Amino acid sequence: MTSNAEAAEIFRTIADFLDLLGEKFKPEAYRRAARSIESLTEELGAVAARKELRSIPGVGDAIAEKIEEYLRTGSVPYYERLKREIPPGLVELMRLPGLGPKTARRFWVDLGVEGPNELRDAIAAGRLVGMKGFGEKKIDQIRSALAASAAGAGASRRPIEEVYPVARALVHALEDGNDADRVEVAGSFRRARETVGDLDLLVTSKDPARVFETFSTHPLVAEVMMRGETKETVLLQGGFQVDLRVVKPEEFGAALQYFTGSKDHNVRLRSLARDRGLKVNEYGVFRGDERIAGATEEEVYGSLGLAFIPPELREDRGEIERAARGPLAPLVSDPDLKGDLHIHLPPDAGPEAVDRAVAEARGRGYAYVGVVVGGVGADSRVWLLPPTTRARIPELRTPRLAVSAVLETGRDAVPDELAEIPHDARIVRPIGGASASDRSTVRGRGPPPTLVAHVGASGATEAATLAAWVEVARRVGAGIEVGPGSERLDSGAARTALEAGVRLHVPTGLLAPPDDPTRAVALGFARRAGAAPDSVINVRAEAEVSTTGSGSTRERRGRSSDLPRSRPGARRPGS
DNA sequence: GCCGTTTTCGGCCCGACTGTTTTCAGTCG
Repeated sequence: MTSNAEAAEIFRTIADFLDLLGEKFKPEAYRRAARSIESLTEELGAVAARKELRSIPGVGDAIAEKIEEYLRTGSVPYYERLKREIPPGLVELMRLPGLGPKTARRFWVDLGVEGPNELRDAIAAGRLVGMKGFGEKKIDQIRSALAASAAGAGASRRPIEEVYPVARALVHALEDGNDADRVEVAGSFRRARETVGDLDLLVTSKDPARVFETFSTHPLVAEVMMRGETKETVLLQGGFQVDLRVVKPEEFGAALQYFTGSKDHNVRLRSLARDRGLKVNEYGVFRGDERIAGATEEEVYGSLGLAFIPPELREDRGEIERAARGPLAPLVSDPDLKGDLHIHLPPDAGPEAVDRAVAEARGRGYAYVGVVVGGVGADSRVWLLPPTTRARIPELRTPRLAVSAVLETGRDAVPDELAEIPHDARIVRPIGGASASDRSTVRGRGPPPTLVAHVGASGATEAATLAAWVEVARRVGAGIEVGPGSERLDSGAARTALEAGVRLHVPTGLLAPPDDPTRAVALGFARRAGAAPDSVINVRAEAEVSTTGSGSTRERRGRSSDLPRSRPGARRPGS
């Protein structure tokens, strides 16, 4: 069985091998291809079948051929050959922090060391002493890197929703202190990647040393790893790395652009600048020695003849070319949200719980709130309330108030069966956690669902299952929920849905505490998937969302049948 | 190995920081 993730890992390892062999540019070429393959929204096999492998950024003749070999045989001969030539332990060595390909290669060539264990022995035997470029500090550093790696303290990426409260806490601490003026989070966090490897914080300040001093005493900070004049690196409790940089106000936009990335986006931007006789770095855009932009990101993109590119799109997937042709289509943003179709209340929730949801919705200026009383259970009911309603649950248990439905998918729900729902079927009852005998209720009478929820719970991490659910949503004209957590779509899956013409539902975290990540992260994923306001179902006013009456139902079906058919796509963590 | 509204050949982002150095190599992001 082949997979995009495995292919990407093969190319990444080829890059490491080539690094160890001292190749200059090939490693980056293979890594670039690996990143592209990882961020595909469909299986490599499907792209190959259309003979479009070469349209993947960073894939040329040579790599396309290797992908075809991989798809055909499950392995890449070039990779297998390198694996025989180069001890795999060297790759482990060069991935240790502070070590790189040059150092690992020297251990191999000069000392015959082929992996972490042998290096540990060599250090213990004093064989590094006297090697040019290896002083006492360097050897100590390597010794602790080896120990940390053996203890399994590998720095790994974390889900963005886990990092979100940490980022907020650190930003607030910096803002509340007197020394930092502007504070922003850059990096993959700002691009709303599904996982975040570290946090990049950017501040302006007249007194960087004091910012660093204050920052390193924050309760979340466990250890200061490095402090220079403009940059400090710390480890938080639990080993998560945070980089803090202080920049001048006139450089803030350039620095924010630079440290937001992605790497591929920046490389492309720089080469575009070079073509135009300009130079871009984290201090600004320069013509010769003259700074022509730098205070804001808009200025930076503008000076290169580009429209502003939202951070979530900065992956070098064609956004730079589009920005060169003119302004990009707007992405959905927080003020666009006009309601929430999917709030869960516990089965024993009293009227005050519904009141609270309605009041919160009203406070935010929402036009409606959809309340599911009960969990993802067979007995849950969905009601769509205008926020002016003073809700009482007993009152709500009357059909005339139910103007929408949520298809509550559950672990036992099978999209293949649901996909066979005839076009004129009406879904009145949510089927969450439905037992086999309950599935027939899907074919009952009533309005079609507005929303297909909890898709991930039914195994949508599989590309085929996801495609099937997308097809269900497309056929009945429903939206699918995007956002953090295994039960919602990540940005790659959301892009698959959008490509099939299915709209997204952005959860608003209506009843969640202030630093709950749901809404912000869901918006980020939706934007990363390229969702325009129009592609999000809960930007609409109530009348358009509700599905009472056959007229609106027919109208929606008419629209959805004009949309392109779903294309099965691989679901990968975002790039 | 990839790529091209200046290029199908000759480029390939660029600066901070560290440790080891009397001017730089390696790593990192």
